[in-house]
Amino acid sequence: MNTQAHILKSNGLKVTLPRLKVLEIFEHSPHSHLSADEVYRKLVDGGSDIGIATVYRILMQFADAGMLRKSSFDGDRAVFELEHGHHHDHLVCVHCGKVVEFFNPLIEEQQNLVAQSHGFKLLEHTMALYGVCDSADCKNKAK
Amino acid sequence: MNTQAHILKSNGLKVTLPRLKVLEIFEHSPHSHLSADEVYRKLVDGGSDIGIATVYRILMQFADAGMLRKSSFDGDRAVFELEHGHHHDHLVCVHCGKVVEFFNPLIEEQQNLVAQSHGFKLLEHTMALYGVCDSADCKNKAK
DNA sequence: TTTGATGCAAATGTTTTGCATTGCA
DNA sequence: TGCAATGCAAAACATTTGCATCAAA
Repeated sequence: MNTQAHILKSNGLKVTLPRLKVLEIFEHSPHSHLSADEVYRKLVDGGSDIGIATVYRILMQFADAGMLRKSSFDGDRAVFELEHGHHHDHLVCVHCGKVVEFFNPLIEEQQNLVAQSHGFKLLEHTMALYGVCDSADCKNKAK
Repeated sequence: MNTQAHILKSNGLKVTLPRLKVLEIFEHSPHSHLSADEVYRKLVDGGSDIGIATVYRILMQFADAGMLRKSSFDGDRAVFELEHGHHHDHLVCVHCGKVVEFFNPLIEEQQNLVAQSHGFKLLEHTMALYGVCDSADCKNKAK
């Protein structure tokens, strides 16, 4: 059995063609953050006979299983990325959409302290920084 | 002229009944964070003959004018709150929906450093912490 | 009076669901 | 074979838009 089939099984999911295809899309995509529609288009373009509903169902199952992480930047459509184990937050360029992942232990520590000081038990958080990246194109548009 | 009419004018908005009513809702609501639908229902319940489209239009105008702040917690419907001048982020109870505002200068500072270190010019950010608040009810449900 | 604001209904975009059919184990 | 997974279409949901009417300056 190949690796991808193994990944599905070890996450308690039956091995089916659509699930393998979706997994493949994420493993081969040059952009790590994909919306449901982008995944769907890539599959259709690749010749798959798949429905958008199935894409949504699979993305949710993968997210529930911990294989994908779902984020919704600022009320936009949701995007999914492979969960590679290390927690991180996002830095997004408002012009070109480029996404950089980062992890800052000082912020994480402060978040816990903030929650504690208000009597909360912290479960999770979302944090996205929006700015202008250092590409010439984006710096120009910013003016 | 009353205060609310004055607020509208000073923000460059014509004084109309629907706008006064929406402003009133926010100033009198025990919960500071309201969705468009919640505002709409309060208005209809209060006897106003208003359309949901108008509510959305007014909320957006108020947000553009800096009178309201719009947040979308984790892909949910957007919520609005009165902008009282001080920047803050949110701590949300996943059980009862209680929202606490906080400001942490250390986090703000680190966010700027993170953006800088990746060549970004930081414009804004969203951050929400999700946890369980210290009410007996919520602590029970959490188990 | 004149332009902008409103209410209604219809359109939009994203995501979910019902149900008959298909395909893994 | 049996039950879960799928495709399709329709529904659901939040939000936006077109347009005729209404109201504030």
